[in-house]
Amino acid sequence: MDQRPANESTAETSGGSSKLPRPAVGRLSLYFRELHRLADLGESHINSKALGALVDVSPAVVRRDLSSLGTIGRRGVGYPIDKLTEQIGAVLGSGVQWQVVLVGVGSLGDALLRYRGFERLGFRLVAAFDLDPNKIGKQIGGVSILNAATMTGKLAELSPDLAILAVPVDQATMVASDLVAAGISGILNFAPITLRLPGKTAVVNVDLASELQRLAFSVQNR
Amino acid sequence: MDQRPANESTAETSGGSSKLPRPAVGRLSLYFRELHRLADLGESHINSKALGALVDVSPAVVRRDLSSLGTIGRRGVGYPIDKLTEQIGAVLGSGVQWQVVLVGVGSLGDALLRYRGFERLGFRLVAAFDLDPNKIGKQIGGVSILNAATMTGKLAELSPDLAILAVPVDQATMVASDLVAAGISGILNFAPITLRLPGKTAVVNVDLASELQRLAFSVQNR
DNA sequence: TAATGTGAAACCGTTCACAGCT
DNA sequence: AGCTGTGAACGGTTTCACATTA
Repeated sequence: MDQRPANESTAETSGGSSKLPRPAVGRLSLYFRELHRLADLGESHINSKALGALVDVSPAVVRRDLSSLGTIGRRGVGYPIDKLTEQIGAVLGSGVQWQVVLVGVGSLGDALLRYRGFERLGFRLVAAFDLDPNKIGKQIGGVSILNAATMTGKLAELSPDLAILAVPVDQATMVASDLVAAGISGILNFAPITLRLPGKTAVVNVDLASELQRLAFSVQNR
Repeated sequence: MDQRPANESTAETSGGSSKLPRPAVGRLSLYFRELHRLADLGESHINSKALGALVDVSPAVVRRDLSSLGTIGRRGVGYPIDKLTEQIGAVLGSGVQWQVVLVGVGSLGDALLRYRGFERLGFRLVAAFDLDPNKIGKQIGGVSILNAATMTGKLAELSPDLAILAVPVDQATMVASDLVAAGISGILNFAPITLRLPGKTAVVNVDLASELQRLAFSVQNR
C-alpha cells in the first residue's frame, strides 16, 4: 500500500539517496525560479529572510532546505546566488537534458507544446503524438505531431525519459501502460484519474479541477 | 511570515471552522472523483480498502479522512456511495455554484475555457478577459471574451467568487491586484510567480514547469 | 464476520532558539 | 554585527491495533 500524498507518487517506494523532505522539493523549485530572477537583476547574494519572503516561506524553512542540500551559505552574509542556483539545479536535475514526449494534442496538449518555460529547466520536447489526421504531420511550438498509432516504434527510436499525458480520461490508463512498456521513467499526468501502473514508473498528477476545488475549499473555510 | 506549504496558501491564516487535516482536502477531491465513477458503474457501497486502492492511499487514511467528516459508514459493510458523495461534495463546496472568471486567453487560457470538468464540480465560467482585439468579442467553450481594459467594471457587475489567472508572468501581479481590489475571494494562479497580495485572498498555484521538475526529481532519485 | 471508528504510538516536517562562523 | 546551520521542542499526519457495531 502506498502512503504518499496523493498527486505525488512513485510506483516503487524509493531506495532513494536523498535526505530531502518531500515538500522541500517543491520549495527548491520555487527558490530556483526566484534565484534566476535575482540573477537577472544583477544581485549576487541573498539571505534566508529575503528569499523566504519571495516565496512566502519562513526563513527557518529556507535555511533548513538549503542546508540539507549541503549548500554553503556564508554566515553574516547570505547565499551566493550563482552557486546556489547551480546546486539546486543539480539536485532537481536541471543540467541533465530530459527528453520529453507529449501524448494527446487537444487544447491542453496544444498549450503545453507552446509553453516556453520547460526548456530553461532542461526539458526538451522531442515529439508529440495524436490520433487526429488533421494534426498529424503538423508542428506546434516547434514540435512535430506524430501518428499515435506508431507511438511504440517511435518511442523505441527516441527513448525519451519523461512523458506528458494529456489525453482524455478514458484513454489515459491505456496510453500510460504503453508508455511504461516503452520504458518511460516518469509521467506527468493531466488526466483526472489515478494511474495504477506496474513497476517503477514515477507519476506526478496535475488535476485542474481538483486544484480549483482546493481553492474553493480554502475560500469556503476562510 | 507564512508557514504553509508552498503552492497552497491563504493570505490570512484561517480562523477556519474545519477539523480537517489539510492534506485530506486533496484526497477528498480524489475520493469524490472515484465515487462518481463508481456511481456511474452502478455500485452502491464501497469500503475503505477498495476506495484507498483506487486512489493509492492506505485504508487507514481513508477511514480517518471520512470519519473526520462526520460521515457514517456501516461496520461490516462500508460506505454508501450516494451519501458519501453528497457529504464530500458539501465539504468541498460543490453544491454551491461558484462564479469564476478567467483572465488571459493565451493557449493555456484557451485550453481552460474548453475544459469540461469544472462545471460538474459546481464551477461556472462566467467571463474571460484578454487584451487582444482578435479575441475580444469571440466565444470559447461558450464563454465570451471581454476587453480586459474594462475588467474592473465588469467584475463589479458580475462579482465572481474566483478567478483563474493565465496571463504572462510580468502581468500576473498587476492583474492579481486588480482582481483582489474587485473583491475576488480566490485565485487559481498559473503564472510562475509567487503572488504577494494584500488581505485575505486565497491563492492556489499551479506551476507546470515546477511539476515537471518534481517529476524529474523523483525519477532521478528513484 | 467483516469493516468501521478511534485511542495511542510512531513518524515526519516545522519552528524555536542559539551557538558558531565570517 | 549579522546570518547561517542545527539540536531540541513542537505540532500535525499517518500508522497501528483493537474494541465496537451492523
